[in-house]
Amino acid sequence: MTADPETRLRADARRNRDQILAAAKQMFFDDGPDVPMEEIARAAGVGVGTLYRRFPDREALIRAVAQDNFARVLTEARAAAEEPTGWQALVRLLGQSRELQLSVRLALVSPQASVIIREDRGTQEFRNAILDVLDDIVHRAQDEGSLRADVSTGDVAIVVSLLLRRFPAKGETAELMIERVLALLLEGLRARPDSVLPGRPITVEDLYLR
Amino acid sequence: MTADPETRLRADARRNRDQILAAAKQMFFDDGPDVPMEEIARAAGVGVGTLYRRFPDREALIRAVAQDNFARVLTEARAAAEEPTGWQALVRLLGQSRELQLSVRLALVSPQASVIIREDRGTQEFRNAILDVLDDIVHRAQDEGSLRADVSTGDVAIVVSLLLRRFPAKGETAELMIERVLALLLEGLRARPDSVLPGRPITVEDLYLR
Amino acid sequence: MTADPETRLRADARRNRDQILAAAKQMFFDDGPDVPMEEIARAAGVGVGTLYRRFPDREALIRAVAQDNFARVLTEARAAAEEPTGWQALVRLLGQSRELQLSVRLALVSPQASVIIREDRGTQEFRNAILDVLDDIVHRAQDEGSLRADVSTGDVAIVVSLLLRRFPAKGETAELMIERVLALLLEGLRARPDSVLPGRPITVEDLYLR
Amino acid sequence: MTADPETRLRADARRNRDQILAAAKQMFFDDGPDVPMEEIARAAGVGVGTLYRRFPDREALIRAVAQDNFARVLTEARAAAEEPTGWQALVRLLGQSRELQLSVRLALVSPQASVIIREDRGTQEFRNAILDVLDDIVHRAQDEGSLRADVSTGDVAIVVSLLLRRFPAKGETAELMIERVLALLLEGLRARPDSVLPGRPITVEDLYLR
DNA sequence: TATGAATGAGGATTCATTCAT
DNA sequence: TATGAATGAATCCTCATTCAT
Repeated sequence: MTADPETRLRADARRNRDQILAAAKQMFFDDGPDVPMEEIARAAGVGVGTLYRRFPDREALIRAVAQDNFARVLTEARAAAEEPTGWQALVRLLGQSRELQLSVRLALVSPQASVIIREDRGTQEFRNAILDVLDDIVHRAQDEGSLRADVSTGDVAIVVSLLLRRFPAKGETAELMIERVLALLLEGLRARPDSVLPGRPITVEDLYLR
Repeated sequence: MTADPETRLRADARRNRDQILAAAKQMFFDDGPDVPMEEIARAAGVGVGTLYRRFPDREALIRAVAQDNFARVLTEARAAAEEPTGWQALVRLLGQSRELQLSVRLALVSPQASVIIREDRGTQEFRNAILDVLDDIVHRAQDEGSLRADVSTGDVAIVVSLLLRRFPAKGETAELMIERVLALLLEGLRARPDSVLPGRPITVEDLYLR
Repeated sequence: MTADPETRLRADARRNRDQILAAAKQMFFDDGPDVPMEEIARAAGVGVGTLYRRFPDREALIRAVAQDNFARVLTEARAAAEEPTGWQALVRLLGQSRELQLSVRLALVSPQASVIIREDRGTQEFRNAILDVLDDIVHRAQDEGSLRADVSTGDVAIVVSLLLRRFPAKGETAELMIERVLALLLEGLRARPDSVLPGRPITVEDLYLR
Repeated sequence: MTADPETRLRADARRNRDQILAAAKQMFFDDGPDVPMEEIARAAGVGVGTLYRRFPDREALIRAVAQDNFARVLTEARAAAEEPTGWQALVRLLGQSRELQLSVRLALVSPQASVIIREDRGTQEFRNAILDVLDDIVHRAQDEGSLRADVSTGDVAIVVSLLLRRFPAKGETAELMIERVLALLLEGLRARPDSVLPGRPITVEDLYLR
């Protein structure tokens, strides 16, 4: 009757929910977004019923995983934005992409999952917040003269997304690949007097408009 | 009973097979590698029975699509290698990647498809042949002094693969995105006296070794 | 620990039980006897746990609803029997059937529910008591010469049950339907010199013997 | 390639379909409209897959059974209408109701099934055709002076529906019950100079309007 | 040989019932 | 004792694959 048991219950439920989310994230990334719900439940150490109590169907689970992922990305983007210069912030953000890999790749996988995530309001909000932070970083870096002037935030977002792909190797070799691709991309992004990109800058509005 | 009807039959069978492959490729890319076999058959204008006569199961179909894709890539790579300079060959090859998108993305999608393709002997042979061609181009471009010396064929292969991703837009905007990312990557790949990449070059042996 | 809280508890428990019964009755009639137990609990304003404390399983709940229903029918039948003449008692009893509709229809719906109810001892006793009252009324009306002599109590019971059906309309129209069907049946039941029914009278023993 | 094999195939499929319909009808009436689809399939001697190929889901199966039922009723109603007098036609139609029992009871059972059937276009058309036939019979019998003048087609339809209920007995006893109730109702319906029903006639428009 | 009907295993989802709080 | 979270068995439905025509 007091608030205490209720709170403890909530703590339990919360823990359950977190375990399910963690298990789902892992399995989505290892095996794709079609893994049997029952396996997710088993990996989370709960019964299917519990999984369905928290997430009414697979879509809801995918949305929840996506929101959780994007929330983490937002946190890291904000931390990166604390760097003294815009360029440093950009480098840090891109460097972290490696850690965000697991986090965001889901959205890139199956066409169905893409649609679900793209249409999810919660994820949209996180995405917009992330793009706002990125926008700041980009402008700062351009004002400093370190980032080439003929790119816009959309271009940089695409560069970030390139780094989220699955690389064709495991462990340290995969790390090395990311590191080197990142270095190549930074070379390309650095302001250079003689270089000009084709077409027009990609803006945030160009993204996700399918 | 003469050779004639048999030949005509073969022609028919060939046409059937091609239709199925084309339909499967399209549907794999539009809807992922889990599209019902029956839908593929319908799109190909044949019954499921016919589909199964040509391809004993889904894996076989995936393998066939992959081989067909890689064969096309090989053809285009060889054509690109005809360019007068190594750098031009490289630019052309990377530029064509956009057209290879549809062709190869399958391997990047579902973890299951990845495994099937990676373990398929036929695809492996095509892949090796492609990498041989790429290897030639890379060396020529480096000998010319246009491609930075601290990359190896594996690095370039990864750059190619980056361009095969699904970009977050449709139609012309997606084309524009690819064009600009390609330009950024070429900037990064260009030989520069003052620039050095971290780690060691990625070799062909580093690829796909998971 | 004193008797007082225990008594209050009983009052509470009683109220709980009544709420559950009322909710269950309503939902059984609106949605059939398969409504989720959880929805019944919600409608009753209690948790499922409480519902299960009172009624160990769905069958027990169905039995309880049936007994409650039949008890009401018995009460009304006894009240009808107070009428001055047997025919008036019969008319009143049949007229009340309309109000008994909700009460008894459950037994007519799903085959499963029928079996549960038919085999329930408590319900059987109520049913027998009701049939005893009806038997009295029938004999009185026949002794008066108003009810045809070639029917027996079983025939009349069946006529009652006919009026418990769900009529294909809502609200006043449904009332009207019942009223007119009732009038037709009373015409048929009225003693008439020239009319004779086929077969033999249906006795109480003929009922429910499946 | 000729029409022959196709026809034979259709014959097979048709036979399968008929078996499924027959099995479903039987089981719906024995066990209610919630019997597991798998049991229906087993009773029909086919796999679930076949059942689902013919009837995409349970609703479709219920609709098909209902249409089949109503079609039979229509046939019998038309046959009854051939009787020389309207009253004889009416008696025959009501007498056949006993055989229609199995046929139509489905619509009276679960609220869900009722809704599905009521909203099914095909069933609606059969129902309307049946009511047209009934309307003719009613008018003929009234013109003859044998059917009471203060009923309308809706009243008679309701009387028919009363006879479709499940009677509380099996076998011959149930037959006897129907026979006697039918006789009582015919007594009530017979034109009588001194008798008048309450309210106004129930028209076809009053039916099913919930 | 082509077709598409049949099969049944597999995976999603629901809900009766139990049990920890 | 009341609550509602957890469990898992039961059922729905889909689709890969086989096989009769």
